[in-house]
Amino acid sequence: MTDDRLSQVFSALADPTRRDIVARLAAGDATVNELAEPYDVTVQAVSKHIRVLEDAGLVSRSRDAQRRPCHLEAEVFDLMTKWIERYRREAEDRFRRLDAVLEQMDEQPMTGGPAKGAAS
Amino acid sequence: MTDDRLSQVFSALADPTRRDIVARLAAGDATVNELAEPYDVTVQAVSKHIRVLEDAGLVSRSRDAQRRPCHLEAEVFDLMTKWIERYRREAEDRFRRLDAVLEQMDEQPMTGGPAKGAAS
DNA sequence: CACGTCTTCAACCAATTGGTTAAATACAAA
DNA sequence: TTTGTATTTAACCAATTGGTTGAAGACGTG
Repeated sequence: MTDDRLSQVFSALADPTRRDIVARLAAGDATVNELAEPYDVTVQAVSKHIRVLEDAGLVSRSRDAQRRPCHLEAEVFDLMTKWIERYRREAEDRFRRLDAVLEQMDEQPMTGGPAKGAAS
Repeated sequence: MTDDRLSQVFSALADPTRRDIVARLAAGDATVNELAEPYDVTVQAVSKHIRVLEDAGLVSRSRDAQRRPCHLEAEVFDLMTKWIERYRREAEDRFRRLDAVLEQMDEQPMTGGPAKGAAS
């Protein structure tokens, strides 16, 4: 199921600190300590946040001595945008159709068609 | 802060049931009972889910006798796509720049430039 | 009014989450 | 080998979450 992956990604980005980390990684790779510096939480807490981002596939890590540089994996973003765009388009199309129906009704109002349950 | 709104939206969509509800509302408005029918949880649980979507600004509701039809508010999607696209673009641009640097290095390798801290 | 239907509110529960401190691990340098 | 730095693991805590059951509101109909 890609479904669970979507949940992970949305959930990961639901946290402001995590979104901020992603934003900063978009500007360049960084180590855990570097990432932790601006926040007033412990480095362990940030380590956990990074773990969540990693599990969601948003971040990957390499090794440089005792450091673990974090790298943003932007491909996962596509998963979200695809989901979002699909339903936005669907909703917009429906809106357009409804608009057309209303226009139609304006020209030719209530000419004794089917009385109930016409729209699905 | 629009920041908190973003958290709400991402958090709301982090749940598969809630995403499914959004997907179905994209196809047309529906009441709480109609929405609850396919799931094997109580209608109260679904009512709570809808509340979360409503608080996030993803769903609005009208009144039709004792029914409360739910309507998808697709505009909020823009908030997410804007955030996502911004950082994806940023990451891609950075990648492109890095690529250019590597190409440059391939043509003119190590001509004794600055030794340390050149890249920011 | 009494009744049935649709929906929410209240109280509760188990699991998850975001944070903490303290201890362990991984590695470079002295 | 000891020391220092970067990071993770473990155990814990309070708050939140997704679910439950049971009762209450809101509203048309008999």
